[in-house]
Amino acid sequence: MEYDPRAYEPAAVTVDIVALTIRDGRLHVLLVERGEEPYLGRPALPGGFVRSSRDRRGRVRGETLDQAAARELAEETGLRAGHARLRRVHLEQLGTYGAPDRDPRMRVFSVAYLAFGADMPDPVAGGDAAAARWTPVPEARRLAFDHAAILADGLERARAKLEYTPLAAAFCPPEFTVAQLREVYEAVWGITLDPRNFHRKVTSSEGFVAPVGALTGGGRGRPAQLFRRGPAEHLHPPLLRAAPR
Amino acid sequence: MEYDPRAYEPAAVTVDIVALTIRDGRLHVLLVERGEEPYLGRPALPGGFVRSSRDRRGRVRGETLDQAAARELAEETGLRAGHARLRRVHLEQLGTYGAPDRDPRMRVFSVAYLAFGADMPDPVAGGDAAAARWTPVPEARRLAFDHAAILADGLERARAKLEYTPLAAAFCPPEFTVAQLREVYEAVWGITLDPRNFHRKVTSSEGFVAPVGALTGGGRGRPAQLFRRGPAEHLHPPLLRAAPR
DNA sequence: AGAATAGTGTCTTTCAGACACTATTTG
DNA sequence: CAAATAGTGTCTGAAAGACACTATTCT
Repeated sequence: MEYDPRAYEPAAVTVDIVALTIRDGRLHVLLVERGEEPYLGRPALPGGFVRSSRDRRGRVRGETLDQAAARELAEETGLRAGHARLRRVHLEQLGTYGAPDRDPRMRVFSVAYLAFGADMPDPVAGGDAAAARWTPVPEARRLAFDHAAILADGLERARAKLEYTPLAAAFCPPEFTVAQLREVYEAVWGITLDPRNFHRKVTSSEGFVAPVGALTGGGRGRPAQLFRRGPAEHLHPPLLRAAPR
Repeated sequence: MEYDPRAYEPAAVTVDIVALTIRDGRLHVLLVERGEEPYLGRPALPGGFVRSSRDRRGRVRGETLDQAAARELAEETGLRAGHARLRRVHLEQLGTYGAPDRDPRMRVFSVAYLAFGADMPDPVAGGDAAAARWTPVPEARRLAFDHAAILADGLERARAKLEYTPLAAAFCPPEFTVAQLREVYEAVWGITLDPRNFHRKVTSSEGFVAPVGALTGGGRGRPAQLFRRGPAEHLHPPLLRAAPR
């Protein structure tokens, strides 16, 4: 803090969102199509500038990073801020990307956020969200800027988070079955799990899920119990993937 | 990216470092004393602005965030960039803090980094490092800005990292004994571990440590084997703390 | 009935934690 | 010798993975 900040090249700070959801048993990421140079027409992560200003007395005003990320996510999905489905979305900071040449126009630092949601609607046309759509992760290629690296980091974080946290439930509606929860793990990890062992692990893991006391109906087999997310913040013991390599 | 960035209040981007090391079996953090307002005289995490500029052709030049963090760490510890001990330091991005009122002077986004090192020297007087010193973590109180929250997040990250990665070795010299490694866990987690079970876990965990083939001498008991850090990036299975709560 | 899905029980292996015991040094 | 530290062996309980088996629905 020994330097005069005004002596430096001005920098812009943006938030970019890696929003993940599960559709048809496959992991999807929200992408927008760029409407201007650079990378015109290329898919990109949704995002935008963090807003700040000064009031009449010269005091700094503005939104927090978390607020900026929530606002961008709401704008791009077309859900109003405060919408029930948006409030159920898990949003966490992923990391900051600031290579000096990542944007040819100016020095831009992008604070990336990771979002998990269930039942995310198709983005509404108009405004920023003109060309936003949910894309199966393997089809997310040729992304603008360094967004491929950000997406890869987000996927790795998501995979790891499922191991030690009950966040898989953030991909599910408020009430869900063990099978739905298992589909989340299978979609994010890209593997299949034994339904019987998975059931035992989830239901015996303290605070992971809480039974609602109702059953599904209308399905093809035996009706399943419905659960809500439990109070646990971490899973003990974790639900580990097999050792890699 | 639909806004003109120049229409926004200019923002400064800094890096702040949570540098941890172990001295006398206790976890220490590197703190500097602030030489100016705000928070004059209060302890703070070392840090500074990320440098960027434009060359004569108008292209953006500057350092990456990782480079800025490494530079700040080198300046504050007094180790020259490229020094062997500095090259052995583990440095990773922790998170970005950007509340609009975190610095009364202007909008400042701080990208925090977490550093683990062994045998870190006492900071050299002069220049930025005038009042820097290694402080036992429990004595790091009344920090400037939001640095107490950053430090808390760094400590929590460090504790978690020891569980699933071999990074405890980053707190040790190049060659170390199992007992030294155990002291790292005990200092960071603040608990005591059974030396015999710890020895078995560490030496049977694939790729965690590799025996050097030499023994220590001069100690009080039976000489111990020396190890180097192994090639593993993750521990499988992890070395878990007991369940919290 | 047969297919489909939900859920339980059991066996084996692996690993964590407790701790007895052996090994090798210094004083 | 005792004290100190390093390292091995063994037991027990918890949990993972494999998988037989039961339960309940729809067609």
